[in-house]
Amino acid sequence: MPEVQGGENLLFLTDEQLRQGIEAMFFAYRGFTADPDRILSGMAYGRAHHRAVHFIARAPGTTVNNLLNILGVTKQSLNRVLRTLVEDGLVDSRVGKSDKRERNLYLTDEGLELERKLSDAQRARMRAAYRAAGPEAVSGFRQVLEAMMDADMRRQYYQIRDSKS
Amino acid sequence: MPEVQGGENLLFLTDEQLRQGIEAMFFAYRGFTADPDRILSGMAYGRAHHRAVHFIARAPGTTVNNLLNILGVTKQSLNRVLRTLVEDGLVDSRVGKSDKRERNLYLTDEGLELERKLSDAQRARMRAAYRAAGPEAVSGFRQVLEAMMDADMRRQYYQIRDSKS
DNA sequence: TTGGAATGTCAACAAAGCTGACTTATTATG
DNA sequence: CATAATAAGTCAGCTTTGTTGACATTCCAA
Repeated sequence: MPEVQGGENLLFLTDEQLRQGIEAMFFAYRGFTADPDRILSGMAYGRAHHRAVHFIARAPGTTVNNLLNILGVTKQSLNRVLRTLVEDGLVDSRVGKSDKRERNLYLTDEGLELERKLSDAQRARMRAAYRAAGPEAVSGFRQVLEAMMDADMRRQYYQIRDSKS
Repeated sequence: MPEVQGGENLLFLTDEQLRQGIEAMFFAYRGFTADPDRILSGMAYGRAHHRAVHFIARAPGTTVNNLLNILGVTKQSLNRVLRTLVEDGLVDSRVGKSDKRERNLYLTDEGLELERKLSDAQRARMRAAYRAAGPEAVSGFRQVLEAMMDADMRRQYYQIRDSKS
């Protein structure tokens, strides 16, 4: 029954449906960042620090260039964030072993502690949302998100994802 | 079989699964905003202008206070954006009819044109993602997003959503 | 050994958020 | 009616996080 299917798709993708998806994405992202933002607002850090700490925790020993590609910001912008994190003893920047131009980034114990605090909060919200929506919904959620990424971001995402578990 | 179900849920909500969801959300949001950002970078506007224009288009005649609640920023921050939009003739700010303290906001023809350009781009990406993932996935996507919102944001979202269609 | 890549740094700037204090209308209330 | 509260706007100043552009350093590789 290809005509019924076609009809469904047309009905399904009304501008109004798409608009609701757009607004859901907007409001949900606010919730998504709310808990880490609250934690960081007390300290001298912001969302940019969270992102850096997250991806260093995710791939210990990653290079600055690697991080730049993942975060999609300029090196000057990242450098400012990294500098404060290194100065404050949350991140350890070690000269590369094979290529000494590179810097390999690691979290210190203190950095790991902050990372845990932030990701605990963020995971708790994610867990609650997943529980409320159920397994099938989560599968759909992930499918749509992946389809929404730019191609090169999707590649990065798969790479990080598949390097673990 | 409640034990199998319980086992599935435990397996399902591993930290690794949650982490992938978090990263998917991060990368997808970049894609989500990429097209409007590109369009706006040419003009003297940014993401804040996009948001204002979007919600004025969504609820023509909305008040400044209303917009403040939806966007979750300070009036000073919104005012700066609104002022430029009014000066540039994209937004019309009319004194309230019943309550003259209020200002009712409307898009001008020029404002509608920009809004259409931005939302066309954003909807095109959304449509492509929805098509790629399929109807069931979209349903799950929406469910998880709604569960991820803060309670008061969810209320706002439902209110806007249900005022249309 | 020289060119280019990776990294870092300085300076200047912009967008977009924030706080706090204040004004001006207008409405609501005691 | 007088006063309090509300909606909106404004000024000043600050923070975070992004941007360009210019330049230095280090070091790998052809």
